[in-house]
Amino acid sequence: MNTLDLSEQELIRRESLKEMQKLGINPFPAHLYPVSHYTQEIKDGFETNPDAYQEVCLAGRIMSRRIMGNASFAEIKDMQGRLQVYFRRDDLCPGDDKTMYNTVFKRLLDIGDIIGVKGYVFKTQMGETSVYVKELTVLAKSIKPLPIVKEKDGQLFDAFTDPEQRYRMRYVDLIVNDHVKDTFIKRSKIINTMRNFFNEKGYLEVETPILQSIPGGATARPFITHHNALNIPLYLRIANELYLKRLIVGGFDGVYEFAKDFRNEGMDRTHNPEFTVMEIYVAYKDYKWMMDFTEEMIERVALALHGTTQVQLGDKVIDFKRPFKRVTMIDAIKEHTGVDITGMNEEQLREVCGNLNIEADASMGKGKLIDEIFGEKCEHHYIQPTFITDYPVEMSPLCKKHRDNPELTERFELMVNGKELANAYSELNDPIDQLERFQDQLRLSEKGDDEAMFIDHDFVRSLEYGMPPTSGMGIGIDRLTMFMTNQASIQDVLFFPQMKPEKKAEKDGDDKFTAMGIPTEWVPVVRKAGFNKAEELKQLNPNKLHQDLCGLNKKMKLELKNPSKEEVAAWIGA
RNA sequence: GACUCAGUAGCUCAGCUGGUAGAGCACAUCCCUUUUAAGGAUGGGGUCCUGGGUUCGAGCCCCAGCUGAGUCACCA
Repeated sequence: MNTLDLSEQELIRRESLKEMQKLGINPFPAHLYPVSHYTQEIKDGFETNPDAYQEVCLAGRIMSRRIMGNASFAEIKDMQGRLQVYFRRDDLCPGDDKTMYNTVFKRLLDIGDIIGVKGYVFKTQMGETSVYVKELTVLAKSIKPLPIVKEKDGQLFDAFTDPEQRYRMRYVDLIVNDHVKDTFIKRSKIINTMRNFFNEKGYLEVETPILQSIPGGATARPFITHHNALNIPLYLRIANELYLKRLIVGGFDGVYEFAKDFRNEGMDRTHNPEFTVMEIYVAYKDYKWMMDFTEEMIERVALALHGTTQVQLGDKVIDFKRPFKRVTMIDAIKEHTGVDITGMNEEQLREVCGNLNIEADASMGKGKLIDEIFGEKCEHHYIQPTFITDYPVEMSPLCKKHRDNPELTERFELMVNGKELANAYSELNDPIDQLERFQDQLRLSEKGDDEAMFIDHDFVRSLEYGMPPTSGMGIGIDRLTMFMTNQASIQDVLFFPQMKPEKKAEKDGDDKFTAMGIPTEWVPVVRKAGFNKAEELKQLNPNKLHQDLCGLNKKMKLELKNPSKEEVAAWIGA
């Protein structure tokens, strides 16, 4: 990194860092720091039991400083929150040497630096719980200035809100925007609540392959990669369903996995190319049992997070109180379109789509057509948690046929706020039926449906050995987190949402410049003058370049020896 | 992918009809012994996203591009 690329503030901080080292202070010490308290626990505990806080040691990042001569206040932020600390020159430096206060604290430390303090807790005249610092330790120097966000009575000043910067530099977002951390703590709590729920029932948490030679279990376009040693293509999984069911065949009665899945599709407010799904499979159960299980699980998550089943989501309140409403897909379509699609064939459905102004092309089979009608006309109506049940057989190739109607399957989706949240089946365990359904998918694929499923013969073979009747359920953890934390965008519940790569201006290497005769020490100056490619210099007026370079030399106080006009002219061949 | 809006100091944002680039915070120097989005004084800091065009003159107008946001479409 050349100094010409740095802002003034960055240069000053690098200078401070060097000065610290000259004073014998390691700005990045190796030793552990014996933290005894966190900020919030001091704030909470000091009121009732002040005596217990006569000796505390805490560490964190300096978030603000107020220096007044021989005394100063600073705010430091740790994992739990912020706390004010108070420095007084003659207490921090009891001897004659006041360097630690005058130089290190006042001049060389900055907002963003990480320090440790030892001292006792007291209350200021303004009534704020603070730490009276007796000893200060530099734990890590920060050489890039943070955005400064200030807050008073809940009102933010100069908030750091640019989504691009927040998502690309989540570490900065987390430092300066206190509420961001909260969303992710809740996300973790959601997952833990579910995990505890499953473990209490004796189900086993398992891990299955992410790299798969046949991406199965869902209809979606996969990412493809290549394994060198085997010289075969491999796909990143789009679902874990087929592997988890193999484990049910193997004799586990309950298995679940929190899994990253990958789908090579569009990105928007509710879709990220990699996302987290929890799938669970329980033997000897059906989808009706799974509905009860799912609502119990979700109600429990809501209670664990909020202490109530009512959760704010945008301008709506969602009530996750059991039981959730249950509507069959056919009834849903009847209700919202007035059309009864019972028993209709593909032609009739296409006509219905036409009448309802729903786009339908030739590649769409019966299942997709029904899915379109539902998605277009019904889905958005289901704001409160609702199970939509009994999907047509064509759109559920892994699901068991309905016990009362072979046109339908034993499937439900849980809709919340007009979006799919969970999906579940009585799992298809008839291997002959399963193979036929895969073959139907193959025909769809030949018709042009690029999302239709591949045939997984090994999975069919596993069913041939016999799988107990099983119900399975998958739930999108990112969406669940959005609903439970009132976030409108998936990017706000992922630490590092996928972004387009940051692109840098194309630059020639130093050698291209030195080859023209430009001395090494002048190359960064030429770049600073705005020339990233040696070629750009060729048609330049040498007088102007000469002036620019000498000007920069003076302005940036580089103290280089200026080249003559003739030398500059020679560089660029003028 | 379509449309709309935006990009100016480290951060948040002003910038008139096209005429010498501004504020607050942050930073630097100095003053101040319990302040609180602390205060006072002074000062430094800019590829006005990029590239073309119009013009005597462009942060501003026109064209193209890049990046982001919103709405819609596609996709689960």
